[in-house]
Amino acid sequence: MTPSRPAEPILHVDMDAFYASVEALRDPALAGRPVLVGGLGGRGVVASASYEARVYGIHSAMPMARALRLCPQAVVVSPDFAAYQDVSQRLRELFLSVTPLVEPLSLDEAFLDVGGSERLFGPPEVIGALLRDRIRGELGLPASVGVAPNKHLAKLCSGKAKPEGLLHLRAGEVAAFLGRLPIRDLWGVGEQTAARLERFGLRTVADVAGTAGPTLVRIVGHAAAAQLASLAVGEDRRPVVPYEPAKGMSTEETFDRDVDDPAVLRRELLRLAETIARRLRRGEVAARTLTLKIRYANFATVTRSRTLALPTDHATELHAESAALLDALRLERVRVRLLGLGVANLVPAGAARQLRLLDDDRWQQVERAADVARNRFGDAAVTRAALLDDG
DNA sequence: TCTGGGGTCCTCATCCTT
DNA sequence: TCTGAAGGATGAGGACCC
Repeated sequence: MTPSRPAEPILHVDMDAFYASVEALRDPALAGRPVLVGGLGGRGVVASASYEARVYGIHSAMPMARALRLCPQAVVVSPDFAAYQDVSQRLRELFLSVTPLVEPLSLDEAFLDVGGSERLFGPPEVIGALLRDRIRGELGLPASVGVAPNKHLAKLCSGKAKPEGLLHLRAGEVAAFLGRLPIRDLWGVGEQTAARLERFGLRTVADVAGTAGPTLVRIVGHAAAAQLASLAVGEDRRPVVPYEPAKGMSTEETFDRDVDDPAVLRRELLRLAETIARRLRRGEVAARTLTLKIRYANFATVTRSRTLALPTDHATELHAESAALLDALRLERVRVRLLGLGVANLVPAGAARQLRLLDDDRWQQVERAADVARNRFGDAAVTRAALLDDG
């Protein structure tokens, strides 16, 4: 006999003001105060704001300078991603103690399918409350939980439950719950899409649900229309997928001041290539496609990409290829605000090495030796001469 | 107001092959 | 040999998410 599945087996667990909460845990003097985690430089933005800071209208992605004008007494803390990663790992272990079906969405939130955990831990809403209490008890942090028939609804519920609440949406309550929500609550509807929908008089989820398919396609295109139509009536067939290999990786840097010196740009590109190459090797993958990203002083952004004949995880090669893309732009002292480098089309490193058997490059050996030294003595142990400060 | 960093996915155009 | 259609790969840009 097949055991029956509960009608609302999906949990979405979302930490409240995650980075700010972790910082308050590390420094109890911050507890109860407006805390902003984010870049301290002139161009930084807020990555996380405590609830005490949100009272002033501050939200994440807001320029730090503006946030401080709204709340001058706020404490600004520089983000420490290693610490957040550490907490995230412990959070994950906690999730895995109730179900193997855990799909992390980011450091601070995850979907859990607890459809098979009922006999051990009780119904989903009981498991949700148990997790929230254990996160508070064992990690000292606040979390909110959504319990619903599918992922999209569970995520909406955790959002409505904040801070530190739990919302259980029963299958029979979906239509009434969704109908009143603004379109911005639908997954995939950001500022642009919302504006487009509003031009056609669509303001609520119920409006979208009542719109004919062909009309939606005309407004937002095929893929988005199909997704919107399903989500608006509470349908979401996506399963909880425990592990998905990364499809790409990237790193970018916004300069404190715009840069117009080609030599500086090339040197920064080498630094980015080093970072990406090390992450590729750590992940035991190699990349075939690389993308150079430039943001000019006026915020206009261009990308240029190139697909290589053979996948690589070598900084020297990534740098040479991306520098060629940079040269092809003929910037001629144009002021650059941001430089980025990304890779995609990832393949397992073993397969990449087989493809490159005849390609015995000494730099490969040098970079691997550098990895060994960095792993043993720290990141600062090995640096290219070209990246050392001149002064 | 003045916009970070790391990702994913979609659309559209172009080129190449069949 | 030429032509056109179809489809895949690639490149660029944009929207969205946390």
